[in-house]
Amino acid sequence: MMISTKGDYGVRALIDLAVHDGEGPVQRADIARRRQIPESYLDHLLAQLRRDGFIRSTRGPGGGHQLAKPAEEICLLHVLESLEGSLAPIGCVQQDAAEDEHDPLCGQQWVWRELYDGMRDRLAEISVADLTQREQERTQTAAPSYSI
Amino acid sequence: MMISTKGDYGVRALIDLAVHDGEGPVQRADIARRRQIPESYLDHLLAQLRRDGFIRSTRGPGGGHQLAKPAEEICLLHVLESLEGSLAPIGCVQQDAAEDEHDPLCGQQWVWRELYDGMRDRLAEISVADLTQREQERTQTAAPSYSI
DNA sequence: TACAATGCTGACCAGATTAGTCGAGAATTG
DNA sequence: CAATTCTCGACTAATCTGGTCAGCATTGTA
Repeated sequence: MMISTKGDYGVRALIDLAVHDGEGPVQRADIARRRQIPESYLDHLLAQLRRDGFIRSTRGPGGGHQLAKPAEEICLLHVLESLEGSLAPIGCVQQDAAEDEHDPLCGQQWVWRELYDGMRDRLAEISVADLTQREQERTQTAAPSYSI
Repeated sequence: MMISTKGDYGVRALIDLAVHDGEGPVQRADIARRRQIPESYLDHLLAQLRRDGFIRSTRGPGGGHQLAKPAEEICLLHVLESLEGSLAPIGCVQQDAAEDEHDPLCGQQWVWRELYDGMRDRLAEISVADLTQREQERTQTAAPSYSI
């Protein structure tokens, strides 16, 4: 399992912020309720997302969280790397691997690297805006159409 | 990290068996030494590979382990799934997921599934024979050429 | 038949990671 | 000042990883 609840919850939270973009700060409690995320756990994820510049937060009454840049410019790759750390399928292909992990004896590196690059490429192509759009399409088709 | 030492070691062991295929049973201790795997840990991995039909083992003096089928027919996908369990990037896309994990609320399933399918397809294309061949090419070019 | 070589199995263990919870505190609004 | 909201660090229980170890089973050979 490469993507833990951290990544999953974090992505959900960003989609929530994207959906309510332009409506002012969104509160932690609302995100948590709508996206089914434990509130106090969400705290930590939002903190990480803030540190990495995906969101801005304001305190006090009426405070909350907002996207720090357009949803189109936030790609899944960066979000997941922020929350999960490296997505490398195995230690020996991490950019920041220690010398001893980056061992030349690992003759299978080419496979793992190929796999890794494929994943990264795909994840880099998908933005939070894409996810949001997809979700809205889904809920629209799920809801009954008003025009018979 | 999706592939732990289990998968890595297991793949290495199978390559070792492929290299020495046709030379009779290969002993645990030899595999462990050549591939830098703790001997008693290798035990468990070999047991799993045996259970899933990748290797045959014989006891007693002169015993050891052999591939149970041609290296061309052993693909990385099956080996890794044997040793690591599901390679699903996230719980909600596992075949054998419990109903509550397979939740329809996980609106991002399409992304994870796309990622998962891409990985599986690629891993299914690569056989232990491919890895073995690649390794032998590598060691040949690494060794100095005798003809100047 | 005895014994040495080899594999087989299950119990056990330390350390890291995951998925949280909790409480004290800081900023902001009214 | 009081209420609201975010911020941060400490703590925890459960699970996974990466092993180790002891003892048993099987088999070839003298």
